[in-house]
Amino acid sequence: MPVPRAKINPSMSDVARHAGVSIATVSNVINRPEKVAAATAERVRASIGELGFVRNDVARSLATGSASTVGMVLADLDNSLFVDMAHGAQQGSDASGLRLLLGNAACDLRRQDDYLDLFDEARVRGVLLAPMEDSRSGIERIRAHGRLIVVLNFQQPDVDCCTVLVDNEQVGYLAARHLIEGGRSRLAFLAGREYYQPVQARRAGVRRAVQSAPGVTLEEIDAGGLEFPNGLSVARDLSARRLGDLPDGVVAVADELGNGLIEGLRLETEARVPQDISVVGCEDNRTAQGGPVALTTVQLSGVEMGQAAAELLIEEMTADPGVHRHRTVVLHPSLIARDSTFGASSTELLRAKGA
Amino acid sequence: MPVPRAKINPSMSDVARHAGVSIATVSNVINRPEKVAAATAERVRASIGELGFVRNDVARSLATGSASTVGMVLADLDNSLFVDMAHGAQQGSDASGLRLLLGNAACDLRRQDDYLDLFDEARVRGVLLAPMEDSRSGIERIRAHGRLIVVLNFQQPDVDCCTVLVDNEQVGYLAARHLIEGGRSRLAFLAGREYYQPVQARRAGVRRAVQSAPGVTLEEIDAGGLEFPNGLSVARDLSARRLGDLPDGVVAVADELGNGLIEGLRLETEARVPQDISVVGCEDNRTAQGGPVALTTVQLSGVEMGQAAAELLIEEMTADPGVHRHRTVVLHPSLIARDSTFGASSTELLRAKGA
DNA sequence: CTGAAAGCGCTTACAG
DNA sequence: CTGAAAGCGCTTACAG
Repeated sequence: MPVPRAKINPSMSDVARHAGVSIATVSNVINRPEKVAAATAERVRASIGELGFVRNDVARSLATGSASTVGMVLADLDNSLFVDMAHGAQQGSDASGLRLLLGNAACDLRRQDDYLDLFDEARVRGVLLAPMEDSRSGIERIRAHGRLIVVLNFQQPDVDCCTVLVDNEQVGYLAARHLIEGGRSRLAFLAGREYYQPVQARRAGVRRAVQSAPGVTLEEIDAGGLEFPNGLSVARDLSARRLGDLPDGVVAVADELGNGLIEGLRLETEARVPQDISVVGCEDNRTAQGGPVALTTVQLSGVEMGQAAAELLIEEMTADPGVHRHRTVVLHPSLIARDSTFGASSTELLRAKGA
Repeated sequence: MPVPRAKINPSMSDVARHAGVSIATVSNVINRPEKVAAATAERVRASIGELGFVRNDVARSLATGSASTVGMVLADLDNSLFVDMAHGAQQGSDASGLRLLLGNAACDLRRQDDYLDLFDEARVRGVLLAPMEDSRSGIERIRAHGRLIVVLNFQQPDVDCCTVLVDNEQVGYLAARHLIEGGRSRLAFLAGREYYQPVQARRAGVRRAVQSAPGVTLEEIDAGGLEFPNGLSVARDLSARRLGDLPDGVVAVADELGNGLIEGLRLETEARVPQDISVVGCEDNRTAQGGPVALTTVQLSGVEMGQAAAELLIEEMTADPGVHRHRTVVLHPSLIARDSTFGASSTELLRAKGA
């Protein structure tokens, strides 16, 4: 009698038949081995191995009514801040045996909604959303279906759900304060994308710092965007001014913008960074360290955000029904001083030595 | 009579009851609307809207036997090359209505296997895998279950599946050739992580270029890794040499390594880049442009790889059973000249003007 | 054009 | 400790 050829995708009933037990027993071996006699379990496990059985998670999810998966929708994986959030969320999920699936919206709100719907339809255990702009309709839709959702790095007005935020007002404040304490008095705030919530908050923080410092002035410059080239072109505009008319301290609302400015100043002007102009970025992206000058910046820990979000989600998942109260975790930023503002950095020391 | 409160997750049978039809009709309205009378369809759609029905994709997958989802496992999202692959795969999937889910292995082979299993258990339509190291067991396990898989950027020995590769030997060759053609004769190859397949191939290409160029010498330096700090510390080592004993052209096997080297040379030596030492990177990562000097590099288009992989997968998905032949697509790299090798870059011009 | 019914592959009380 | 059976929410021939 020929040995039956192995099915490509053997099911539990194939295993059951092969081991001479019922499918309930196979299920028990997998999910509650303590309920099964050792010898039986052994036999079943052998069959599983022989047939190459892989539990069909789709059927399992349908039967149990929920998956062990959490879906994370990220606005822009090209920004390392979002990659960091994914790292954090993964760490936060691992502990609870949840599995993290990622969807990259790639700055496209329609695609973001698609992913939200995808995870909704997949009946994931919960959703983590790190949006860039208002996502109210998507969030409400998914919540209406009873899906759990935690929003990262965005304060969605009028929507009641758990949220992880960074105090972005404080980000701006710390950046400007750092410049002022270093003796800078003609500050500039470089920004773009006004509709982007963190930009507004950071601007408010910069203003507060300036207002509380007598004699310090603030110039607000629209860079037209948050990328490296935007910084470059601002430098080009500034190059028309005399040195004394340039700001002596700049807060760039994003690291890449700051890097572009520094590179542009080097190319187009005689102003030196940091001697003539100190520059602070925001976010502490991966690019903050590898740029033309190591960039002083205000750190937003994406990893911490991701972890906190996962924790909030798990909290909500495990809460007794009706007991859960949504809450908002606000993380505090911190300034990281590098070469682009003050201090005899190693760069300067070595240059001086060489001269 | 009180209106029944809306169920959180109404099912098709709820919709059917509400619309006064059978669930088969509801299903048809959703999947083959042309088979349903316009009036009936309208009524069903109204019920769907009223109840807030969302198709349960888990049940659908179980019933149809396969999902419309493809799972992509990335070795390291911190490396922008992998993010680019995700972009490409997304573009490639969109056209066919497939939905791309991402799993980040974060350089952890165990986690990579977990994601492979996760997608396997989820019965995704296909898997895209961009590994860093040998992943034979994972690939074979998933293939044994009949799951389709395409491997990116890694030539997995002895495993028969569709693959997208970049000609990494050519990457090394182009980089070295560029230096040689610019008149450099004391080349160095900077690498680390010898077990990493592309590193080996690029080394071979560099050697070939050098061997075919009389009078050109090659020094192979182990940087101990592929990151920025590794480049820095190589520069520190080199700083002990006299200028004339330094290489005059360096191929760094990865962009970040090249950036680190350039920064280190600036900090620790008097050698100028590119005047005294030309440096070429490999990969054209996002960091290649924002670094201390805009880096000449050899481009590997991650986006193209991702697209090609998605296309191969779709080809295999749609092939008649038994007809499909696995194939390997090899993409060709191209050199991108920036400031770190030769040529009067804008940087130099402007500096000269300022002097 | 519409509906009754079987089936996808699991899980889970419930008996025994 | 083990098994028969119902059920999760869809899809899909097959009748009508």
